[in-house]
Amino acid sequence: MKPVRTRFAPSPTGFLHVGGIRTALFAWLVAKQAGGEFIVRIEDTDQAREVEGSADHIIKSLRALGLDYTEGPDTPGQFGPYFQSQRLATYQTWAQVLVKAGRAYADPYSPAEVQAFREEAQAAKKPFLYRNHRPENPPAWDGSTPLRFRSEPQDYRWHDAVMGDLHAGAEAIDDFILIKSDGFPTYNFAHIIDDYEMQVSHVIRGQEFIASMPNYLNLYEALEFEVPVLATMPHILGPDGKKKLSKRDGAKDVLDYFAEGYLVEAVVNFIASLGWNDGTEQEIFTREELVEKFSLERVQRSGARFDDQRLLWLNGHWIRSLTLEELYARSQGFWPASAAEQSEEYKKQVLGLVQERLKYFGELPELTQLFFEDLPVNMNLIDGNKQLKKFEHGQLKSMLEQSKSSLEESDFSAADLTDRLNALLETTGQKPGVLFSLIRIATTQAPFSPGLAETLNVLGKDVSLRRVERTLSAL
RNA sequence: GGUCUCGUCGUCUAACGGUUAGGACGCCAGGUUUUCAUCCUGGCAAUCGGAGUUCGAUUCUCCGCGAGAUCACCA
Repeated sequence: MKPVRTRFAPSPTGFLHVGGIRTALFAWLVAKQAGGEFIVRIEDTDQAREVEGSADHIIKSLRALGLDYTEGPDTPGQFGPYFQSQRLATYQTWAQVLVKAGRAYADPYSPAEVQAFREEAQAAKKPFLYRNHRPENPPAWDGSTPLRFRSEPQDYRWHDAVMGDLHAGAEAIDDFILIKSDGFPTYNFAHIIDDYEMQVSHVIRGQEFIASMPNYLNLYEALEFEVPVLATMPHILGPDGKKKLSKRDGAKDVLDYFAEGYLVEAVVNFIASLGWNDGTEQEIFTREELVEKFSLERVQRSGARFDDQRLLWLNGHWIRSLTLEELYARSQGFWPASAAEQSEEYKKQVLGLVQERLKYFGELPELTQLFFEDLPVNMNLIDGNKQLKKFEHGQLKSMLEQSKSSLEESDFSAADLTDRLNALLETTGQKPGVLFSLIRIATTQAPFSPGLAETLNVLGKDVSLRRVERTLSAL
């Protein structure tokens, strides 16, 4: 059996969004699962559309996702180079093979002439086929004109690992361009040559290529290449659920998700389960589980909508599953400015308290700033509180005074704080909803915060009492 | 328009031709000594329509309808 070699072959026209990533991830999973190899090839045959720096950006994204490859633009291998623009001689060689075999010919028409044929067909409400205008005696190909494939139209039936059995009639096949007049090959030609030369076993790509499959099948035959395993991924749809996700519709660069504090585990889990499941009710998958359980056959055939609520939930889940050490390591760069002077020890304590309510690291500043700076006293928190607004400020003040006296004698260990807070419920005769709200607001000045005893414990005696004092003088 | 593909809760999805059509996200309501969150419990919510095959159809067939992809010297 042929060794499994899958590839991800992006064209460097911009960043990688979730749609592109999914194709890359699935190709990577197929390779890993089979103990095969995953390679990356940059399809830069359209100089006009190329965006400076995007090949590097794509590579960076793949690395951030942990999709390692054994051969690629920055990882030389035996089948390089891995930029199509550096493989022109190879395409020329194969083009000559087709010319000699009578399966390729020079296109004698100007673009305007071809366009005229196209419009003529449209006016007659007939599909345009170049081959209906195929020249009888084309000139010898000297590279100054496009080189076209001489197709041999026929019906095809083929199998797609995702889409199942597919078929198309001969009318789907035409004489497409192999080499453009600028000397660069088209995608249609180049990818077939490269997949062959690079011994790619599985071609995993997006749905937009399915309509061209009959042409490719015809070309594989002309070249006498074995057809690799074909797998076509449905598109990921944008938020409106209609069109495929695109950069125009706000599809984000994957790297932006990492910059906002999403975990690679969550992004991988999310992308994989968008349109794929293992048939069980499992929702959370580690990378290792995906490698083990993934199968192209179980990939959904219809497009799936990108749901960022689900990504957020998944991310929260993965954050909660991290150890404090890991969490701290990943939190670098997301802390509020006021945390800069604080010790690692202190920040870890804070992190321990907010871990279960953190959905992504971008929220870290608002969730933790109360631990790093005294927030301004905000009476609205008290006056707007549904338990506290029933009381006069004077009553609240005396409650807080009593609390302060007790806290002043505390060693501020979590256990002692808990005991004292419980005792205060007795001495003040108040319900937790009243007393704890009051102390919580006084010491945090935040609309919400972690548990009271733990918060006071982390804040420490000086800070806690200082804040109580500030609130007392405002009451 | 031609060709091709798809169509289960709002969303992601499960269901050898036989289930009260299941799960998850979200939402709503309760519970866990304050808030937010976590966690737990409960609730709302779907087979695009019509024929046919069958004792029985989400599942198979056909016709509609809807959606998407593609018809480039782009990939």
